[in-house]
Formats: sequence, C-alpha cells, structure tokens
Amino acid sequence: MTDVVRKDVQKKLLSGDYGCAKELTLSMFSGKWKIVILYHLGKDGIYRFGELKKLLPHASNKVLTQQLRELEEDELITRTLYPEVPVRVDYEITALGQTLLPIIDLMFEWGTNRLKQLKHVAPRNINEEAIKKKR
Amino acid sequence: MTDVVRKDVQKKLLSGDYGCAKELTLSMFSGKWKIVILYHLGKDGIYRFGELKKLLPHASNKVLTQQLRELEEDELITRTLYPEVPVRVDYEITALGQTLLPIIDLMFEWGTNRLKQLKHVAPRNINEEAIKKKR
DNA sequence: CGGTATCCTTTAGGATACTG
DNA sequence: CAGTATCCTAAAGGATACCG
Repeated sequence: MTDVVRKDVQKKLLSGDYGCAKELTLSMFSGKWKIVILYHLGKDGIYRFGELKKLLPHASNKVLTQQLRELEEDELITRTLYPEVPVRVDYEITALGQTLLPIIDLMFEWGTNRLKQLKHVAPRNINEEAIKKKR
Repeated sequence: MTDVVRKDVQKKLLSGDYGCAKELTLSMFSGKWKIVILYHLGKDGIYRFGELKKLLPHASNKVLTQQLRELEEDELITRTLYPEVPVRVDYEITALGQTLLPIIDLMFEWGTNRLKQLKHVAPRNINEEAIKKKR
C-alpha cells in the first residue's frame, strides 16, 4: 500500500473528515522514492531532474516524475522550469517540506540501530525468516 | 505502494545490502492499518483480535490478520493464543515496537499541525486541488 | 534535457463464505 | 472467537519508445 493511504486521506479531507493525523503524515512519504528524494533535497539543496535520476538509477522516468509531482502537490517541494535550450528544471524543498526532516532523521536513526541488531542475530536467522515467509 | 518498500528492504537484507535505513523504518508502518494498530497497542496495552476489529471496522478479516502477522514477523508485536473455548488471542506491543512510538508521536504532531493549516486555507482550495488531479 | 505516452505485471487491499 | 480460503479489482510500479 502507501498511496492507498494518500488517496484515503485526500478523500477524507474533501469530505470534511479531519481525523487521522498520523495517516496524513505517513501519506507524505508513501511512494517508493519519496523519502529519499526529500532526504536529499533537504540535505543537499537544489537538484535537477537528471541529477535525481542518477541518484535513483532504479526509478523509471514515469515513476520518478509521478513522485515529484505528488510531492509538489503536497507542497513539500517546488519545481522551477527555466525555459533555456535545452530546458532546465530545478527541484527544491519547501519550508513545509523541511518540517518533515526531523521525522526522517528519526527514521534514519531507528533504521540504523535496527540494522545493527539484525546483523548481530546473524544472517542465518534472516534466511530462516525468509523461508518461513514462503510457506 | 508501501509494501513494495517492505519487500524491497527484505530482499536487500537477504542479499547483504544493509543500506536504506530510512526505508527499513518506513516499511515497519507501511500497510494500511499498521500505524493505527501500533498506536493503540502502544497507548492502551493489550488488545484482542475482536477488539481491534471494532477499533478498525473498515478493515476486513483478511487484511487485518495480514497486518498483524507482518507486525509480528517484524517483531513489533506479540501474539498470544489461549486455548480456551472459545479461543482467545492477545496482541501486545514489544519493547522494539515501543521504540517506534516516538516517531509515531512526531507524525501525529506534524499531521495535526498540517491539518490546522489546511483548514485555514479554506476547503475551496482543497477542492480545486482535487479537480486539478482529475485531469 | 526533462519529461509523456503506452502497455504490461504485480500486489495490496477488499467482500464474502466457511471453519476449528 | 479468531481467524482461513477464495475470488476479485484497482492501482502502484516498471519497461520502452517517443517528443518539444
């Protein structure tokens, strides 16, 4: 899921149902590349489309564009087009987007600690879990 | 998306690729009802399956069970079965799961603030955005 | 360069009926 | 009571080709 949540939240907003604050926040990240995009824009400043593509070589044109458009809709990033030849497009994080950075940092921290733990229980355990999943 | 991320992270763990700490954390929440489940278990203590169902009336049996199983796999909650008649099953958050609560709290806080802002820009704006999306 | 357009696959999520 | 089992659909994500 992920964008199930996003659409759900949007629907609730439209119908005047202003509950589910956590879900609203979660829906900001939900999308395969959104966290990473926000992270880099928050950390390094401005990126051009092509630069983001290099950063995320596994993201297809379509999906990357889609994620950027949604982040823009959510007012977390801005898109600036310079009508030069060839065209240039800059993506930058907004003030609102920056307010998400502390959360992303916490997530990074938690994930890092958890990865350390998972290494200690030895890779074999992880494999066993994976096998268990296949049943 | 959402569990795209979860499976992605699991794959990376298996192949020894221990990057993507943020994604690991995100994958803990990704799933339509996971945050809410963690939130309630973290706040109120133990819940039985039926109680969770009442709390989440829109979740189907299948999906709710699935989310609980994944949370258990990720070691965020425990499942305890009491072989009484009729059977009883308790769900409880683990110590690891509790370490996610600060993040969830932050998400709740961010979402609440954002909802306030969105109310102030007036519902009409939101409708315009929604219309824009339909193109 | 920064995308669209098109087509395709996968899978998350859901409705309903049934069971130990 | 606490789930499985089955079937279904919507939509997220991806590959590739083309465009202003």
